[in-house]
This record gives sequence, structure tokens and C-alpha cells, in this order.
Amino acid sequence: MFIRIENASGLPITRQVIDQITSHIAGATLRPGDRLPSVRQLARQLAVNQNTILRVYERLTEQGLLERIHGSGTFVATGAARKTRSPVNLMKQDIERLADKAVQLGVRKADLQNRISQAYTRAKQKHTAAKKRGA
Amino acid sequence: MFIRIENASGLPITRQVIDQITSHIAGATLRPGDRLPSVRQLARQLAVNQNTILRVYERLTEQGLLERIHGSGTFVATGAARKTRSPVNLMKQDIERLADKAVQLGVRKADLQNRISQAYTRAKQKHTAAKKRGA
Amino acid sequence: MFIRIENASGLPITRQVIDQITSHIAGATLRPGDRLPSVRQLARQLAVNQNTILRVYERLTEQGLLERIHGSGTFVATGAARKTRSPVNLMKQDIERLADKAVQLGVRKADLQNRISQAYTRAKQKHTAAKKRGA
Amino acid sequence: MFIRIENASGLPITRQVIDQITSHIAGATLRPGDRLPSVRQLARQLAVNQNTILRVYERLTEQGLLERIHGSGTFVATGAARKTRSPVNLMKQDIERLADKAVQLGVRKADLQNRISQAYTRAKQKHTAAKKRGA
DNA sequence: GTGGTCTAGACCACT
DNA sequence: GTGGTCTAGACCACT
Repeated sequence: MFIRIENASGLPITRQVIDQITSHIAGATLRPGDRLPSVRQLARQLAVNQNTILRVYERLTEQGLLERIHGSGTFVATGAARKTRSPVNLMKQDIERLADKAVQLGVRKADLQNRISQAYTRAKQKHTAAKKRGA
Repeated sequence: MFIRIENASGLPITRQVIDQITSHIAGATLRPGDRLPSVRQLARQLAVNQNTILRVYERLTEQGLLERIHGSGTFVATGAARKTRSPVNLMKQDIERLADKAVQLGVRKADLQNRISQAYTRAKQKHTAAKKRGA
Repeated sequence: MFIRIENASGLPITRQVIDQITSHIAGATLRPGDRLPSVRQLARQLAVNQNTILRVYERLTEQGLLERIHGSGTFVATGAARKTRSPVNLMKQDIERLADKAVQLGVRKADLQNRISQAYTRAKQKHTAAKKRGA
Repeated sequence: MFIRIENASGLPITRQVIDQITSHIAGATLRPGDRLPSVRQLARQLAVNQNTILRVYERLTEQGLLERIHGSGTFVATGAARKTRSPVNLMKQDIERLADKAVQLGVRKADLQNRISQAYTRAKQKHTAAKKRGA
């Protein structure tokens, strides 16, 4: 499970991690029954405090996306994907914000499309590579 | 000057306004010497507290983008645009984040491109309409 | 860390506290890595509002003199002393203003020197006593 | 009447001007009956708004140091000097603050005395030169 | 009217 | 507990 924290984003860490785990579930990178890293592990991996991750897991559990089994670990809940919005809906506002910003900045549509195309390809490669390492 | 605050974005209000004013300057909607709405005006317009806007102007002044003249008003500083990153650079991380998320969610490139194209067109229309009203 | 707010000085509280913390850093009473009192602590100690101290720490952080670590505290930044003007330079304008005023008021040089000598001795004593209490 | 505004001082303009006019009166550079520059003149000379100077004259009039004669001008009031604190008292706090700062900064007494001596001499020269020009 | 400081107090994020 | 955002509102300084 690849999660990246970007300090420059302005978003609270918890929010960033919650969004990314949600994306993993909606995109089926994480499937029901999959075990998540322990609080301790993920905290170490992201170099944040354990309480921060604890809070992330708590909130996702409240939303019915995760299930915490005492003494055993944290797992993706049955039917979790159905509880997230659809992939496209999860991106809707990001897309709108990006388009607004592009227009504001006077970036032309073709340029924007190009940049996104390239970024998509790079992201795809990273994703594939990560999967391989994980497998 | 059109600024929109989105509560769901997760970003603090100050950050949202700072980013949007920065975009206006980088995109030359706001040019050196232009007068910004007064602290009170903008606060009223966005329905936020005066102190919030005051902090926005304060930070943008520190960055050299604005100039505050006591008793007179707040203006875009000379050479402000040079102090912002280029339009494309200002979008770089947003684009990357969006692409990562799309891949994560299993949204196909063509779908993503379509959505963005539509959003861009809508944004452009809003922008043009807003300009007209302003003129 | 001894800081005193003088209401009669005409200077805003934030400015007074900023100047004094700067002096502590330039004079090496505060050294890199030293932890400052928490926002709440210092606010209580000086009987001012927390936001006032928060703003002080914020500005000193921008100047590179302090470092704020979320959830952990506020510390003197590495190389902070190098970022302040030298002790003598920090006093230059005060000295000039004082001398101008003395001449303006017709106070003779010897009188001025005497008064300063006495004040210096008193300040030194307070300083030493304060240090002892601190230790 | 020589008045200097220092933006870096942190003191409000009104305060700076009030203090300096008070010093002139306490030091007898300005004597009862002397006419002050008109609001307009002084405002132009100091490059500030007329209202700022107006407020200065108002406050000094309230304190009994000035007298405004409609259609004729603003004058030093009879017995004005008696209404100010004594020269030494007017400097007391400045001296104390300076000494505190010097100790804080680790500046030695001899150094401080030297600097003040030099500044005093320079101030005296300026003062004498100014008087000559005025006469 | 325009910017600026300060308080009191609520609520959030990170350790 | 530590820093951080935001609101509401008083009062000040400069044009």
C-alpha cells in the first residue's frame, strides 16, 4: 500500500492518509479482508506519530471502510468499496479545482491535457512497479 | 477578483485564498498596482472574519506579492508576478496528485482526459462570464 | 528567559517581545536547540493573549530565528544568532536616539553617562539574580 | 525645529512627533510664544498626512504644551516647560531600557559608554549646525 | 474608510 | 500538552 505525505499540500496529514487509503479501497488495490499495516508500522513508514495513524484508522473504521480486530489487526471491511463514492466521484472536485486553477492561470486546455497525460503515464509506471515489488 | 472558498477541500481558508490570489497574480488577472478589495470588503464577500483576510494579506505581503499602505489600501506589488512560480509550475503538484489518484482509483486515462476537458470548458465559461460582469 | 512588557513604551506588545527574544538570541542567553516556553506558558507569564505570543513566534520563525515543531514545541533555530544583527548593531539606533534626545533636552554628557552607568549596574544585578533563580 | 521620523522604530508616527516636540519644549529649544510650523508645513516636511500632525497638535494642546490661536497659528504655551517632566525624567525609561538591552546582549559597560559618548558628540554637532542654519 | 493590534474563546491537528 | 485556525468584537493609527 503506497501512501505519500506531501507537506507542501497544506492538507492535514490525517486527511492525506485517509484520502489515499480510501482511494486504495475504491480502486480495489485494497480488497475486503486485506490486512493493513499495523499502526506502528505505518507510523514508522510515514515518519509520523502513532496517534496520527490511530486516528486515521479510527475514522475509517467509523465510516465502515476498515474493521479492527482486537489482537489481530486492522482489515478492509466487507463491502468497503460500496461505502466509498465511485472512483469518478472521488475525483470530481479535484478535477474541477484543477480546471478552475488552469483557467485562472491562463494555461491552455491543450497544455493542461498534455501535462496530465504525461503525469498519468508516470503514475501508471510507478504503480505497476510498486505492484511488482509488492508481489 | 473571483475567489471561492470550498469547505470540503480540507484546506484552511487562509491557504485557499492565498493560493487563489497567487493564481490571479501569476495569471495576470491581477497586475502590479492593482488595488485589492479592502480587508473588510473581501471578508464580507467571502463571509469570513476580517482577521482571516488580514492574515492572508499579511502573508502575501511577506512574500512580496502585495504591498499594504496604511490608511490607503492593499495593492499588487511591483514585480509580483516574477515572485510567483510560473503558471505551469504552480499546477505541477496538483496535476501529479490528480494523476496518482486516478491511477490509484483505476480511472482510465481517456476518462480522466474527458472529465478534465469538460471541467475546463465549464471553468472557462464561468471565467468569461465573471469578466464580463466585472467589466 | 526574562521578558518584560512596558505599557508606557508605546511599542506594540508583539514588537516588545520580538525585540527581547531577539536580544536573548543575539546575546546567547538563548542558544540553538533551546526550547522556548510554550505559547500558553509565555502568554500566561506575560499576562497577554495566546494569539499575541503565537504571532510573535510566527514572525520570529519567518525570520529564521525560531523553529516550531507541531505538537512538540518551539525551539531556537540552528544558526539563529547569525541571522540577527550583531549586539552592537542591535543597539545602534537606540543609542543614537538616546543621544539625540539628551542633546535636545540639554542634558550634559557627563550626566547622561552617569545615569547610564547606574542603570547598567542595576540591570546587571537583575540579570545575575534572574540567572541564579533560573539555575 | 528638527524632527525625524524613523519607520524602523516601531513607534507610531504621532508618538514620535509628540515626544520630539515635548523634548524641544523641555530642552528650551522651543520657548513659550514660539510659533510652530503650520500643520500643513510640518506634514509636508515629514511627508505624512495633515491629519496626523493635526492630531499631534491637538494632543499637545490638551496637555497644555501648545496653544492654538485661530487664524494665527500654533504656539508654545506659557509655562509649557513646567508641564513637561524634567529632562532627566523624560529620559529615565529610555536609559533603563537601553541598559537592560545592553546587559541582555552581553555588551560591556565600557563599550556602551564609548558608543554613547560618540553618539552624543555627533548629536551635539548636528544640533549646533542646525541651530546656526536656523539663526 | 483602510490597515493593525489585541483579547477571549472555540475547536482542530500533531506528539 | 503543543502549535494552529478561525470568529467576534473592541479599539487604535494613518489617509
